Order: sequence, then C-alpha cells, then structure tokens
Amino acid sequence: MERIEETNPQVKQAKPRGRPRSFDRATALEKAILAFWEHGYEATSVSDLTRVMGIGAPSLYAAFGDKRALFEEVVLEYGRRYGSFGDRALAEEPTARAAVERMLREAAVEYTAPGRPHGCLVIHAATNCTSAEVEESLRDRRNANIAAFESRIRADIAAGELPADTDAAALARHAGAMIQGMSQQARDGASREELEALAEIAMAIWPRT
Amino acid sequence: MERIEETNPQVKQAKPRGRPRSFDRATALEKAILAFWEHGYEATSVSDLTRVMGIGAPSLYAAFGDKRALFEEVVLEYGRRYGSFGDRALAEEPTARAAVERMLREAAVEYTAPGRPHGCLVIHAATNCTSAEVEESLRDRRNANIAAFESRIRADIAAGELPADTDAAALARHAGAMIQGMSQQARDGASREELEALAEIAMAIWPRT
DNA sequence: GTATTTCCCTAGCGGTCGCTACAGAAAGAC
DNA sequence: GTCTTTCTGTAGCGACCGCTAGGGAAATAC
Repeated sequence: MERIEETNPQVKQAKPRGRPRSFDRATALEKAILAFWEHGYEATSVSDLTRVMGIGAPSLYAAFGDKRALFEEVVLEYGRRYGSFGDRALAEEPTARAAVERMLREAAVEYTAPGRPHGCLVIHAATNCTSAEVEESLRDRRNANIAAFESRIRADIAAGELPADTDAAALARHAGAMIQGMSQQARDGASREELEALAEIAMAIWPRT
Repeated sequence: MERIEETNPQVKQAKPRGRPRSFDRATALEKAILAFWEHGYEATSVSDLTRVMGIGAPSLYAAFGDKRALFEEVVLEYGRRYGSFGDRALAEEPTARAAVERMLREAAVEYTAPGRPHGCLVIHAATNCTSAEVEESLRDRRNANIAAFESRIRADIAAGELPADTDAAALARHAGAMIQGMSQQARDGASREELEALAEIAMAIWPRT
C-alpha cells in the first residue's frame, strides 16, 4: 500500500533492497488490460499475457499474484482509465435524463475508439467462464450500475424533475440494456455514427417533463 | 442426407449394416444444446459434453464429427427449437412495428423460461473464443437478423406504413440492441416481468403513424 | 570487498484440453 | 454357424493450461 509519507523527501526515494524490477508495472498492466479486453478472461492464457506484457511468467506472478488477481486489478484499472464516463455523467449532469443521454452518446465514442478493443470489458470479458466467481464479480458490477441509474432517477422523481408515475426501475433497466446492446453492436462491427444514431432515438422513451 | 424415398415402404426400414447406435441422437443433441447454451462454446469441454450426453467420446465423434461440427449442428437445431420466434414474428405480423413489438414481448418470455438457460445462445455462446471462425459465424447470424429487421422496415416505409423520413437502419439496429440487451439482462438475473416492462417502454421510440 | 535481498530465466510440474488407436461387442448377410 | 460392418469402452496420445522450484543476476547494506 502507498503511504502518505511518499511526499516526504526523506522517505520519497527509499529504494527497495534487492534487484529492481526490469519492467514498468503500469505499462505491463495496460497491456494486460488490452489483452483481457479483447479476448476475455478465459481465452487469454498466461502465455498470451507474458507475451504481450513482455515479461516471463515468474515475473508476472511475482508482480500481480495469479491470473485471477491480475484480472481483478485489470478490471479496477479499466474502470479508472476507460469505464468512468458513466459515473462522471451521473455525477456531473443536473438530471438523470441528461446523465443517461450523455452516457449513451459518450458510449458510442468510447466503444468504437480506434486503437483499442471495441465494446466494454465489464460487459464482455467474463462471459462463458469456467470460474463462476469471475463471472459473478462482473455481473455484480453491471447490476450495480443499473441500481445507480435507478436511484438517480428516483431522486429526480422526488425532486419533481420527472413525473410521479415514472417507472424508475424500468427506465434504469432500459439504460442498462441500451449500454449493453450498444457494446455488443460495437463488438459486432457497428460504427460510431451508427451507435450515435442509436443513442439518439433511444432517448425518445423518456417521459416529457 | 435424407432421401425422398423415405416414405417408400420398400426403403423405409432399410436398417444399416453394423451394430446399431445405442443412444438416441436427437436426445443427445438436445443435451449438447443445453450445455453449449449455458456455458458457451469454449467453456464446454468435450468431457462435459460426453457426461451430459451420456455417451463416450468415440461415440460423440462418430455421430457428430468434432466439437466444432457438433456446435454448428447445435446452433442450427437451437434456431429451429428455440430461436425462431423472431423470424415467425417478422413473417406473420402485418407491420414491422407489430413484428418487433411481438418479438420483444416474446423474448422476455423465452429468455427467462424456467428449466433452461436464460438469454440467447446465438448472442452469448461464441464470445471470448479462441477460434475466430466460431465467433464470426454467430456474429454473422446476429448481423443478418438486424439486416432482416431493416429490410422489413424499408418495406413498411415504401408501403406508407411508416413515415418516409424514418431512419430504417437506426430503427433496425435499435431492435437488435434491445434484443441483445434483454438477453444480457436475462443472463444477469432479470425476471420475465422486468424484461416485459423493458420491451413495453422500448416501443415508444417508434414513429407515430 | 562480502552478505543480503529481490528479481529474472530455464525448465518442468500435474492437470486438462480435443481427439483417436485399438480391441471387443452387437447387429445384418450369407 | 462364419464373415462383415458398425458401434462402444478403455486407455492414452501430444499440446496446452496455470503455476512454480531453483539457480544465477543485479541491486543495496555493511
């Protein structure tokens, strides 16, 4: 764990005792993100990982634990570097409607960004797994996102921003289904423009205020 | 291949020469469908298959070819037994809108039917595969479905059933994204009622006629 | 310098993968 | 009955899986 004293000049440059690591851990992790993102947990073998990360298997195990622990760290870092646009939209937009609209529009861009795998790692990387726990951890993450949509919508209903008879659960589930459908479409070859058109017409289901 | 003479009594009961197969091929295929449906192509091993099908590996290979050929046959038979509700809706309903509405409503039932895996095999069984061809065959199938929606919508536009400025491609892609999103939701634990509410509000995007 | 700590590389562990050789069993043909 | 054909069960192939023991390499501590 990083310590607060890190900013203290006395301890700042405290080099560890033994032979230093010969690779950059963050760079290797980024390569692992891309590999898991593209092929999923099960279909990415440890030898695939060592090849794209440019390190040997013992280095991987020393730096990241086992394959499972590396994947968990990959999911966390993916959430920080690529998967945070939804949370940001929810936090920054004034209404649930604006947040979902922005999220869907940004998803069209994010899910088809050139130079990296299409679609969302959280949606696709842990399907068809031998390990049920890995599947479950990402499923929990997806369902937590929908729950976040729902509570945001309920807040808007309470504030009079949405009609009192709005079905918050169905509206939240619709946003989740759209995100997941868009991610699948991106994987299946849909372009950014096609996903943007999709996001636009999908917003028609929101009740008029 | 089945011959037309099958109905001819002379050839009808032409038993094959050697030792007869000791299991029912259709029953074994049905078990394979359920296994692939639940766990996907890659995560279903041949020993999983032989166990649930109740036969030995050599019998499986003699009757179905290899794992890949068995999966292709599974996909075809799945389409006949479980995945045909969309085609039926497209063929039987008078308008594209009615067809999509019926398809989404039936998907809510089909994707959460008790006693069998949730969601759609075509959408989920070939993700995260080592073999790119297997992934591609199901992706082609998904994209062909969306193309079928689109041509049905175009026909309705030509017939004046839908406004002339309707974006057929976006509307078709929306139907595909909804089906795929609903399938994912079903896998993630959504109930039939929740998916039905989803299907209902999703139809609000269709232009007023 | 020597001692200690940590990392990297080679090699290989036990296990599972998809698949099959081979011999015996069960049917029809004669 | 014998011969031929086809299916079934055992047993195991080579390849890959995730993972690690063990020895040498590279840094700091003294």
